[in-house]
Amino acid sequence: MGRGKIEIRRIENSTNRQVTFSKRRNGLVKKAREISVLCEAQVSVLISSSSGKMSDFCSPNTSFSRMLERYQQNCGKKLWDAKHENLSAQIDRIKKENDNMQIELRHLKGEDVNTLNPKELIPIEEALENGLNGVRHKQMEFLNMLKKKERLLDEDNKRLNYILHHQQLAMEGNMREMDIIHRQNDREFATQMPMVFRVQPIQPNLQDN
Amino acid sequence: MGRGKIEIRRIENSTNRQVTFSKRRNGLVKKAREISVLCEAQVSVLISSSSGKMSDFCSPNTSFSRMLERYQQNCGKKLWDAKHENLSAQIDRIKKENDNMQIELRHLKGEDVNTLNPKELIPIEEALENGLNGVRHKQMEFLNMLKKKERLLDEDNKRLNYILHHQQLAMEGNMREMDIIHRQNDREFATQMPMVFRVQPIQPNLQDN
DNA sequence: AACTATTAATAACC
DNA sequence: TGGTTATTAATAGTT
Repeated sequence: MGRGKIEIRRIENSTNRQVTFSKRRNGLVKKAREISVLCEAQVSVLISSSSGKMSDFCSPNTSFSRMLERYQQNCGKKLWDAKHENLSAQIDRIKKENDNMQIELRHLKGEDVNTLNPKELIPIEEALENGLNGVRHKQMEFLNMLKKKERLLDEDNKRLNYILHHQQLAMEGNMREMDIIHRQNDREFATQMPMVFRVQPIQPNLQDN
Repeated sequence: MGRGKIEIRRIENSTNRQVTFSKRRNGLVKKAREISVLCEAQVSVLISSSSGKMSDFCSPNTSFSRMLERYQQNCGKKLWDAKHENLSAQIDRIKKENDNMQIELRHLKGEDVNTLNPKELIPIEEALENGLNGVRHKQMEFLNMLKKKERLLDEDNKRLNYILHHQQLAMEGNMREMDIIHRQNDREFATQMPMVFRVQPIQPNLQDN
């Protein structure tokens, strides 16, 4: 149908091919629309040119998704199921993993232990003992850390007390002299005095952790 | 194109509609094939009649899946993504569950315990103690069962020995008499004799478990 | 399912 | 791309 008959084979002339593509694409979509209206059919068409541009048609009363679903149900073929099944398989795998862990957890918690035989109990017991050892070891570490901290603080405390005591003694001596010599500088002296007592702890980097 | 012009609207006559559907369906597929060959286009067509029967066409050098993928990429539309996303969400949920269990398991096994603070260690310790109690309780049950079984077997053993002993005594008595009276029935007697020793255990239902 | 008069699609051209 | 037209292809109505 045209000025001449053509063979149905690749059109070599690129321009011609593109023109024909454009026209026939429109024709195809038109036909699709017509059959869907005339015959109450549901039609979906996807057309991709060799350059990658896409056109599509879908009957108004349906959608690509529904067409696909129908197609798969009717023809039993798999389309997007490749990815779909991949995901499903992944879910199954993870669920299985999940179940195994859940069983292990329950066993470790002493639940469902009646389903086990003596041989199966042994590794569980060992795991629990190991776990308990680990946890108690950690707790011991904490305890030791606290004790060490306490000891250091205690030492610091004694040191500070010692310094404080000596400073107070010195101060009392000074006070007596100063009181006699510079009784008129009372106020000034009082504001400078606190600096003398500034003492730093011996363990400045000791932190709560 | 036909004996008369027709409007593009639903064909009321059911038979006519079906015939037209059949003809135009073939036409549509033919056109699809033609454009795919002539223009190196990739085409997919799905046609579903009002009665639900499906036909399809897909260019030979591609597949529905690939066409769909292309379509989604090009047009940014979502098709089967509804289900896809649903599955993905499910995977995420299960993975999270999985991770939590894994962490719990590792903690119970005394691993990764350094990341915990003392307050977090306490419930874990308790769980481990409970678990160990449960497991050891079960082991104790097994042990008791074994002991009980042993005791019963022992009793049974004594009983059997007792019976055996008395039978042997009786037999020896008989033998002496029989030996004298029926010396010629030697062989026959010997074959019947084992029946006398058939004794049943007192605990027939005792099973290994 | 086959036929065919008629319309619709389109190849070549602009 | 879009329009024109000669020609082929599709198909509506019929058998």
